[in-house]
Amino acid sequence: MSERTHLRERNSQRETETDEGLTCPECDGHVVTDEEHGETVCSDCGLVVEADSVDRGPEWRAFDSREKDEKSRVGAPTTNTMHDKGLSTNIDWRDQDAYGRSLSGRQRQKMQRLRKWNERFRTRDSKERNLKQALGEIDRMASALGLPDNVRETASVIYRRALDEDLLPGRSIEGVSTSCVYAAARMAGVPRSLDEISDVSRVEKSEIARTYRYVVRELKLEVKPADPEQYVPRFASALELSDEAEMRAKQLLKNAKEKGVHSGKSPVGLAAAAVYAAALLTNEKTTQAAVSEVADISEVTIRNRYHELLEAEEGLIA
DNA sequence: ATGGTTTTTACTGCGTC
DNA sequence: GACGCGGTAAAAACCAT
Repeated sequence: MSERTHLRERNSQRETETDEGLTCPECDGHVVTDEEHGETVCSDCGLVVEADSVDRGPEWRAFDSREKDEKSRVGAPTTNTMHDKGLSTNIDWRDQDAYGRSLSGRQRQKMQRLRKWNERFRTRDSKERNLKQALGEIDRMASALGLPDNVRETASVIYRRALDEDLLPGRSIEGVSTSCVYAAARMAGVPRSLDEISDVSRVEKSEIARTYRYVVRELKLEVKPADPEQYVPRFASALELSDEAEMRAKQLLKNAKEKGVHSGKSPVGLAAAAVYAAALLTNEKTTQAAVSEVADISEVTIRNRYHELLEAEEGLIA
């Protein structure tokens, strides 16, 4: 609950772009665009004037209106969520034919076999359906986070394994698929922070964390603690810093690692601090506020970390 | 549950443009 | 005066026990 408001507040910091000329139909207040969510929102009364101008899901296109009508979405993920539509076969348990006469022994045996197989197919179907929905979610989140295809692959594989090992009961599809994305991103060396993940997921951060731990443990996934360096390129490019600064930031982190300055500190914070420090060292224009924005880390933390980083560096020179 | 550690929030003061 | 930066205290979140 408090988490939610906290996120809201943080997001509202981004709502700075005023749309010229537009006024709110409700209260005539300023209308403002929230880039992050593609929403156009009134700054006074909070009315969402235009929601989701950007579709973060996979991009399906309808090339003409007929096509739009019959399949506004195409391809495996969504079509298959409609897989069975409740039309699966049911076989009555009574050993009777349609007229209520009882069956011969031979017939009865046949019906037993049919029931068994029908049941098997049906449970398989429900797993399939589950899987399809999850894969759709994984895809959606992955594209919202700008994750490459191989990450989606890994996430799907992890999910499949989770499903096979019956890890799902008691957990939401959403939660587990989110965790898979989180894990996959980390394993692929392009980690996203829990905050970023939970921004695109319908699930609470705490639940994602819990489910993630569970999945990792049960599946014995090898996922090392996130390396701060892996965040650097993303932050650097978001801030439009030079390659030189990026290199510098990585160096900073390397020393820090050798000096063991960083144990117990959040990797994202370290990365953000390194990026900021590097920008300073290469005389490039950035502010702590900007870094804290892209990294989703408070300015205070950046300050603390980057002092430590610079100290470690001094020690190295001396 | 608890205690220790880290991060965040909120606020203040300082220098500069 | 707004902005960027630095520091601090207290609250909150996190983690291991």
